[in-house]
Order: sequence, then structure tokens, then C-alpha cells
Amino acid sequence: MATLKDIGAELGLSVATVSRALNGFPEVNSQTREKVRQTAERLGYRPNRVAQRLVTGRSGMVGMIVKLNPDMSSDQTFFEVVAGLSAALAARDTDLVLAVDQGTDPVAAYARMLERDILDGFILNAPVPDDPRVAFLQSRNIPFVMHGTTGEAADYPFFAIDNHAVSRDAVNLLAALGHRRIALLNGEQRYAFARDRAEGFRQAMPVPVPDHFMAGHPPSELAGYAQALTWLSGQQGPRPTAILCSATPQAAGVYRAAKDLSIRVPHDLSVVAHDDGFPQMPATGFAPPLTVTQAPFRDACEPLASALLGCIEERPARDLQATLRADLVLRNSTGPVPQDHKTPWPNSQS
Amino acid sequence: MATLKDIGAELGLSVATVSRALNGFPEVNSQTREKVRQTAERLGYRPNRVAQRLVTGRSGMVGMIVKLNPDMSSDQTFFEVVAGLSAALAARDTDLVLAVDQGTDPVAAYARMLERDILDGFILNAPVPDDPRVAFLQSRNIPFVMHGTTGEAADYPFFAIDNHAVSRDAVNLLAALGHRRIALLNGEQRYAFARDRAEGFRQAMPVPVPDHFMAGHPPSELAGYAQALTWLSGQQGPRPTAILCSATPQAAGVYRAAKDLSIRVPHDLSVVAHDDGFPQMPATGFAPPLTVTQAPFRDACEPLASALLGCIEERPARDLQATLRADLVLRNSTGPVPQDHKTPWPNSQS
DNA sequence: ATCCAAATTCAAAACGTTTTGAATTCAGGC
DNA sequence: GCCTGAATTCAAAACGTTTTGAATTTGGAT
Repeated sequence: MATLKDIGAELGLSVATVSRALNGFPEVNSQTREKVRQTAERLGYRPNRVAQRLVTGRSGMVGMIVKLNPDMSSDQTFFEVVAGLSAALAARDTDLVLAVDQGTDPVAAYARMLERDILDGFILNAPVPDDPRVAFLQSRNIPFVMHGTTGEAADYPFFAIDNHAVSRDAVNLLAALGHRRIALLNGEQRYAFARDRAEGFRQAMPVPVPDHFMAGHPPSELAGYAQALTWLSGQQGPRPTAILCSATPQAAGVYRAAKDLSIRVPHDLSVVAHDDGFPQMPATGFAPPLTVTQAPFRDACEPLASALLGCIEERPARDLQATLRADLVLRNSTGPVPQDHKTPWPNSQS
Repeated sequence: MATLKDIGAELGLSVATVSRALNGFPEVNSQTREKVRQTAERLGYRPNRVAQRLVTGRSGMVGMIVKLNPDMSSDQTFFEVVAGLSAALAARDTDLVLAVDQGTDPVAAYARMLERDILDGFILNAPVPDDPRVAFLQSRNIPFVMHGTTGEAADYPFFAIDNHAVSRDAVNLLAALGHRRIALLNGEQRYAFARDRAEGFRQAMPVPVPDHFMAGHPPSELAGYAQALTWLSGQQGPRPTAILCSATPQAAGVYRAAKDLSIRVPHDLSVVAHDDGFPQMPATGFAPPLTVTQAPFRDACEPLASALLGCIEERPARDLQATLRADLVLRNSTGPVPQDHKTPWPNSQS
């Protein structure tokens, strides 16, 4: 293992000069710099990151705590998320490492990793409203970036989708097509994104929607199928003429329920879903092709990496916040409201 | 952030004494030790792990490189593996961190993590014969433990199942029941375990088995279903009277193919599978309940953690090697060979 | 040769911890 | 009090790197 000292000894230079040469300090003579570079390469010098971190406070490694989830369906996106982030960070000479959290305390795993004092910061995902991780990390001045946001007043770096607009854009489309009986098949209600989408939905709807036509479920085909069967069978009143899904697997379940009940998409039922661009269930693989609000996770990786490193470099949080408007992509799963289904649901104050 | 220096300043002790007191050196007076401990607790002292590693060379973190796998079925076991190992290591004050590898070069991700020089060692899994990771890590004196083994002459720490015995025990059982037409539905052939099971199978078989009744596939129900359909439909000659599966999802596929072809388990076809004890497809959930060679992964976690830490402490590799014999658990998927199917496959020299 | 300013390099300290071996303190015996 | 051995603590060095500010070198003008 070659050290700066070895390089210096061979060239008759001080450790300080070798360090400055390798780190691009401009006052180092260019010939000296080249000799140092070549010797370092020949000796196979690799910086001791631990020593660097002791001096600079930075190791070049950031962490992500992965919450174990008994519902395995969400794990199908896990590797896409991690691969995208790893690549974006690697492009910035930063390594992403994961630790697994099995407990019930949201912050315990962070506390544990902070004991090591090795990681430069964290990437947080799946925020819940008033996410306790935020206060915990802020109180310790630990850099982090959030994928998503916990609310309007977020005072930390984040990269988020405008989930109000996700619902609003879809509702506006369907309302323009004459739909009034629009059901919301949302994500799990404990997440902040689901809360935002429900809010956007309610605000955009031109008429009130009975509570039982707004439900929150995991992003699985089975959940979508079961909920759509209930709604489309008429058990709970006039069936919806459109369903707004939180994720493409839910939409697949809706398609299957519609088929089982001989309800045609889009003639009898319009379907819109949110598409994060994960390849497991592409919107283009639906028959008919699915209309979506589209925000590929792939596009979030670079901004997340950038924001986290900005936070580590102590740039102000407000410069590291971005909210993206999802694209509305029209395909063939949406059409005009059926002629005999134009009336809204009866007014319900429940 | 309190340091040793702060504690020493408050108690009028040297940094060396504070360090020795906190680390249990016996020559420190017990009253001194208690005063140091209380002050450390009051000041919220936490050791700087980076500084420790600079001196001791150890950080208390070990790594596992996760190879991205386009076939998602194996990911269903991923969290069981990681959770078990994390818990076993945590019990020894060691953190497991993961990094994701997307490339084709088996050692590149290790090289990259070694650039950081932060991790104390690695856990390796899914060994292939002559696994290049072994030579790479050994040439750099990097501690590691392998789950499984690459061969008889392994000169590194490992915890493995005796995969020869897995096949041999199953074959001996089926042969004792009169079966001669036994097919092997193995794991993917690139893995060392699959090679060992194939060897054990051939050596245990009392008669030769045509090559096309030995196949290697991923551990999925679909793969098991497709292969069993081919074999049981008679397309390739007399159908097997028993199938030995590499994993329980394959056995589920075999059950389904048998049902589709009106072949009764175990009356017409006996099925045995290897069961790693992952909860996704428990052998006890089969109808009829599945006979298995059983080696729960859960039982490997502690020995793997122990072996890795032993390696880090520079204990000799041969003291850190263990090979476990899987249990043979008889249930209702195996029975005597059908009376009209006692003849072996015709001798085939292909 | 001397002087001056710019260019370049260096010694030292810092980062926080561990450990070696020397220094100091303590306790008991004479 | 002095001596001795054991108990206890300490100063210094180490680990490898970065950075400050001083020291040294270089080059050009007079």
C-alpha cells in the first residue's frame, strides 16, 4: 500500500506537496505535478479514505436505509431505484451503500449507522406526513435528500413529483370527456404522496365523490382487481365510469376486473394510472394502451444525487428543492363518458 | 461531539487513560474507569469510527455485493438472506451494508468498494466454479466468507451445504422405493451447487440417466412447470417416475404439470425438492405435502457471521469452514414406483 | 551582485484514537 | 525514611491525509 509519504520519499518532495499535486492545487508546478502523478500510478497509490474523512469529514459514501416490507410486490421496484441512484452517484465519485432495517422505529437504523460516523449523508424515500426521520437527521446536522416530500413547508432538500397535479391533470382530462363518476384507487394512505393525490383529486373534481369511491391500496394487480370488482359490480351504487389508479399494476387489476364483468375499456370505463416508468409493468404493454401521468423514476436519479451532494457541500436547502410536473400521456384507455352514465353519483355528505 | 480529549480534560486524565478505561484495559483502576464511563455518558461521547479504523484498520462494517438479476424470482429470497445476516452480524456489533453491482465483471464492484478501504470484509454468495472473486480478494488479503463453496480444496472460510449428499440422500430414498427413472431438475448450471448436486446425483443413481433427463433452470415455478411438461408428456421417451427438484418453486411447477396431465403425486410420480426454508413457498404448503432435503438458510446466518469475524481476526481459514448435511424430511410426495413403470430408461451412451 | 515580487515547496499542526514503553504513584516491608 | 515491586498513568508516536502560513526558490530589473 503506497502512501503519500512513499511518493514524496521517491521524488524528494514533502507529503504536503504530493497531496497538493494530486488534488489539483494550482500553485504546484506542472512538471512537479506530472512527476507525482506518474509515480503515484506506478506505485499503485490509492488514497486512504478513512484518513481523508478524519481530516475532511467526508468518505464519499452515502447511505440508504431499506425498510423490509412483508408485501413483496413493492420490491420489484427496489432494484430499479437502487440501480438508478447508484449510477447517478457513481458518476460523481460517490458510492451508495444500503443497510436493511427490520424494526418498527423509523429512526433507529439511522441512529445505528450514524454510530459509525462513516457515511456522508442519506437518501430517504417513501416519506410519510411528518416523517420523523427529517427531524432526527436535521437535529444532528446530517445531510440528506428526500425523494418526495412531507409537505409544503419542507425545509430540506428534496426532489418530488407534484402529486396534486397528478390527480388534477387526470381529473381534468376525464371531466373534459364528460366523466363525473370518477373513482380514486390511491396508494397506501400512510404515505405523503397518497395524501397529496387525494387532496388534488378532491379539489379538481367538479362534483363531490362518495368516500367509498376513494380507496388506498398497495401498488399490486391483486389490490386493483379486488377493489375494481367491488366498484364495477355495482355493490356500492352506480359504478364509476372512470378509475384513476395510483400505479400501473393496479390498472392491470382494473382491466382484469372490467374484462371479467364484460365492461369495455374505454367504451364503458376509462382508466388512467400514474406511471413511474419501472419496467415491470409498462403502460404500453396494456391492451388498450394505458393513459398515464408519467414521471419516470429514472429521471429523478440525477437530481437526487445532485441535491444530496449539494447538501453535503452545505448549500442552502431551498436551492436543492425541485418539484416536477408529471407528463400527461394520452393513449387508448380513456374515452368519452358512456351516454347512459352521465349523471354524477347522488350527493353524499358521508 | 465529545472526544477522548474532552473527557480527559474534565477528569484531569490523559487521552491514553481515557481510551484504556473505555476499552476495558485491566490495569486501569476501577474507580478511574467508572468516573470515565460516567463522564463519557454524560457528555454523549461516541467513538469516532474513522479514527479507530485509521489506527486499528477496522470499521465494524462488512459488505455484501448484490448482483442485479433480471429474473426477479430470486429476489424474493433476497430480503430473507439480508435480514438474517444483518441480525447475526448486529449481535456481534458489526453492520452489514450492501452495494449493488450492475456490471458483467464479477470483481469490479469489489474493487470499487475496496477503493474506499472502509469495509472490514465481505460476505460472498452464489459461488460459481473457480469463482474469480476468491482469487481477487485473497490476492489483496481481504477477509471474506463464502456461503457455499467452489470446490473440495477451498482454502477460505465458508459455510456450505453438502450438495453431493443433497442429491445422494434423495436418490437413495427414491431408489429404495424402486424408482429407476429419476429426473434431475437442477439449479442453473453456472453455479457450483448445481454442479455438485449433478455429481452427487450421477454417483448415487443405480442406473445411468439420459442427459436430457437432467436439466438446470432458475428456481421458479414457471421453469419447473415447463420442464416437467416436457418430461411427463412423454416427448423424450418414457416419462420419469420421480423428479428431484432444486427448489420448492420448481416443485410447485412440477405439481401443476402433473395435475394438467392427470398424473397423480405420489401414485404416478414422486417429487422431492431441496428446501432452503425461505417462507415464500413453504414445502408444508403443498398438497400433498412435499418431501424435501431441508437446510434452512436461517441456520447459516450465525455461522457465516462467526466465520467472517474469525477471518477478520486472522484465524486460520481451515478453522472457519463448515459443511452442513441437509435433513431428509419425508412427507407425502414420495411413494413406491408405479408397478408398470419399474423398468429403467433404455441404456443411452449419448 | 542586490533587491523584489511571484512561484513553489515545506514544516507543523490538525483530525481522534490506539498502543508502546517509560514515568510516576502507591503500598508494604525493613 | 528508604527500598522494592506492583499498580497506575502518562508522553509520545503512530495511523494517512489535508491545510495553514512560513520558508525557500526562482526570475527579472537595476
